[in-house]
Amino acid sequence: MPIKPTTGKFTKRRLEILMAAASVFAEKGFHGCRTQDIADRLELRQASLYYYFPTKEAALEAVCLHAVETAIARLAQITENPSASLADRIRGVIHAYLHDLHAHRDCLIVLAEQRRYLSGDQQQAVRAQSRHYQALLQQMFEQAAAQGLLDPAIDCPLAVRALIDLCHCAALRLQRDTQQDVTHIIDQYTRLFCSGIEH
Amino acid sequence: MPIKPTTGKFTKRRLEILMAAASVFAEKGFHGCRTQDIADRLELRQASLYYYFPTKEAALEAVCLHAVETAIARLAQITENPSASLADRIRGVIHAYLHDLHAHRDCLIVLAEQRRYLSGDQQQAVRAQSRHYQALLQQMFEQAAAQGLLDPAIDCPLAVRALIDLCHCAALRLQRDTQQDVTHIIDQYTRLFCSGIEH
Amino acid sequence: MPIKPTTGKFTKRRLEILMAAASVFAEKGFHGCRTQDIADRLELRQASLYYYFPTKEAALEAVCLHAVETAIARLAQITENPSASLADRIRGVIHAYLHDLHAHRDCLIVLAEQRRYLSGDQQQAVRAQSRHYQALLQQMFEQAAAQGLLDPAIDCPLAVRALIDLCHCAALRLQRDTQQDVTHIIDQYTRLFCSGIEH
Amino acid sequence: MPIKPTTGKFTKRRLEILMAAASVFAEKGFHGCRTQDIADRLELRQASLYYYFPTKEAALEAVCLHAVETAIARLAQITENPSASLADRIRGVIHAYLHDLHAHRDCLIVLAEQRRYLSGDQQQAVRAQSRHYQALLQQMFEQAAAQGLLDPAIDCPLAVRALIDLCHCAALRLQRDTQQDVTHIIDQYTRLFCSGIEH
DNA sequence: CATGAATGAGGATTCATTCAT
DNA sequence: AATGAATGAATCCTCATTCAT
Repeated sequence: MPIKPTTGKFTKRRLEILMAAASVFAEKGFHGCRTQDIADRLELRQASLYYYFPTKEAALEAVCLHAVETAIARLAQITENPSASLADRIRGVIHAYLHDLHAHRDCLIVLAEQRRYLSGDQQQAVRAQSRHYQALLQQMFEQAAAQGLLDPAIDCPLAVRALIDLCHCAALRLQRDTQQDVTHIIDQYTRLFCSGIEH
Repeated sequence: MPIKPTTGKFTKRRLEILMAAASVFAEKGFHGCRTQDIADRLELRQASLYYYFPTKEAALEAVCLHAVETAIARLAQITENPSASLADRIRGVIHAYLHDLHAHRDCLIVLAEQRRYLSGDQQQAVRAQSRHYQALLQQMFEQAAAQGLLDPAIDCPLAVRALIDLCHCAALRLQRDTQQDVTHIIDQYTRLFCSGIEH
Repeated sequence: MPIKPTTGKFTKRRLEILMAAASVFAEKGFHGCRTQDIADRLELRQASLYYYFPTKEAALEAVCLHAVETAIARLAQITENPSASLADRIRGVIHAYLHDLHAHRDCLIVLAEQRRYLSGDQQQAVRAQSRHYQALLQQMFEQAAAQGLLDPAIDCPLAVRALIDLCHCAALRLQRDTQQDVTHIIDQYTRLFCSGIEH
Repeated sequence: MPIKPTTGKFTKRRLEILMAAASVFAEKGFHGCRTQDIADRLELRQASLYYYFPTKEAALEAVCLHAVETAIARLAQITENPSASLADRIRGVIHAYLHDLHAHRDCLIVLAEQRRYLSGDQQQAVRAQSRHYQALLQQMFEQAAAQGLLDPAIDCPLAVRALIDLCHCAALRLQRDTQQDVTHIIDQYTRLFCSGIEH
């Protein structure tokens, strides 16, 4: 495999495999699954996976990077709309995270839980992108703070991470119980994060 | 040999091993670690682990059960004190979860993330206890609701799970960055959960 | 498609590939290389090799046969010149083996070291030719012996093989250290074989 | 395997495995054999090999180092006896190389042919020892030269390597045709190297 | 002629587990 | 109570080979 095709066909198939990997990694964990499990979800033999990804770990990296890159793209659309209320923007963030697309959630779950299994170099690549994501959120919070919309007792960076945590946990619930109503969860978590449980 | 000693000594050593296992499982995941990793944290050869636990999976089950049992014991003390304010009770719950004891957090992290690798039967055992834990929290919320302390728009069962989620995420942060200030995290997450971020 | 073209073009390209294979086999060994390594030395994709050789083993056979056939042709020119002195004829043999053509040495190295990986049938084919080569040398030695030029204590067949061994070893040195002076090596090995090291 | 036993038993078994590996590597080449082939020559399952050597490559390194170390020890005994004639010392060197012990030859064959498959670091370790071996021989030749025993036209370092080459080729013959008379081969190669083939 | 895509058959290595001591 | 030695069963990955285009 010295020269990889630049065909759209190759890229398209690669993305399909990436998604299948994301789904398996999310469900069973990186070390809890076999490459065979990934092949099983595709019309593909296990050995053929290696035509698209050199190692299982490379597939994990690709999933993580894809997760964070698409998340950034979606987030950028939300946060740059300053007219919306803070609660609406928070809801937008959570909605963008949970999203209607099943595969998107899988990627993000993998990003959160499995990136620790990446090698040092790969972690750097992911972390760099990840910081970008956090920075976008951070800006949103700082704007809100400047407008006096935030409780001054809140530690902004921590709140950013707590929001991401909440989104991740919600994604997990949706993954494990596909019966759940996405909209309801988004509503509840938004309310919780904005106003808390107290009356 | 199927009958294991009931000596205090045996039980004590077994607990030490359980804790080492919890620490390793929390750090690397059940499938991401080897039994050798557990032995490495103890003055013990890998084969000797099998004197205390029949399988790796049995050790995972033991960790999970230990986690939930001690969590219930701690929770019971908090929730049965109705005089405290709601926020104080919430803070108590989070504090009990995060706790000063490092090993306690590890067990809970394992419970949350790794129990999916238990066999069906083992999951039942853990789930039973887990429900007990949730029920205790649920009661607390319902009491508060009855006293008009809760925002009526809140979906109680979901809030219970969100609280547990938040605790888990906080525990993860503490595990990964041991520099962090436990008290500050408890404060912030309590405030967040009770009052939200809005002014 | 079982019938391959007899075009000059096809034959020429096939020979180029054979030489590339020889070079790779000599450097890494038959089992130590991949067909990809051969393609890497050519403007050719790996799958395309199979247009010229049905299997990797067939390429090895072709290299071995080519080695021994050209070696015989070269040897015949030397040995049939009875006017030269014994030392000159030995030098001629060694020179013909080491030769200026890099590719020629590679083929002979492969012949010596890798033919053991041929299947039984293929080995027969090579061995037949090989015996022819040895016979030519043997004749040369016997002529010399008849003329009283040989030390009578010498075991002729063994000396033949020792000469081939020496040539092979010299070829290896030239392969591994391309800086070396071919002529010097030829001189030294000729002297050694003819007169030994003693004064 | 964090701590390896220092028992004599372990060391002894390890040596047996090393010898089996040497034999297999010599016969089929490092890449031409499977670890299973090694296990087949021992009362041992394939997986058990890994109790003694962490990788196949580590076994190769061990074989190479063992080869060169024992060769040095044997050589030291020969070369330090200056009373013997040059021819006798050469014969001693060849005899020490070919040796009655079958396993010893296998190790040396592997050293000569397979060390190229070692990683860079491993090659360094072997090369260091190897140079020591060459230095011992070189000294012997220089002493002889000082005594006027050598043909002055001889390039000493090249002659050293040629002697080693000859020994290797002789070892190969003995390996492939076990019927051959070791003493005869030693005699012939000694004569060849000392006096050449000419009358 | 050439090659992109795919695959079957291995092969090295890992690892939980066993057991005699 | 502990462990050295051994092993069966996976599992990742490699690679020669095929074939439609």
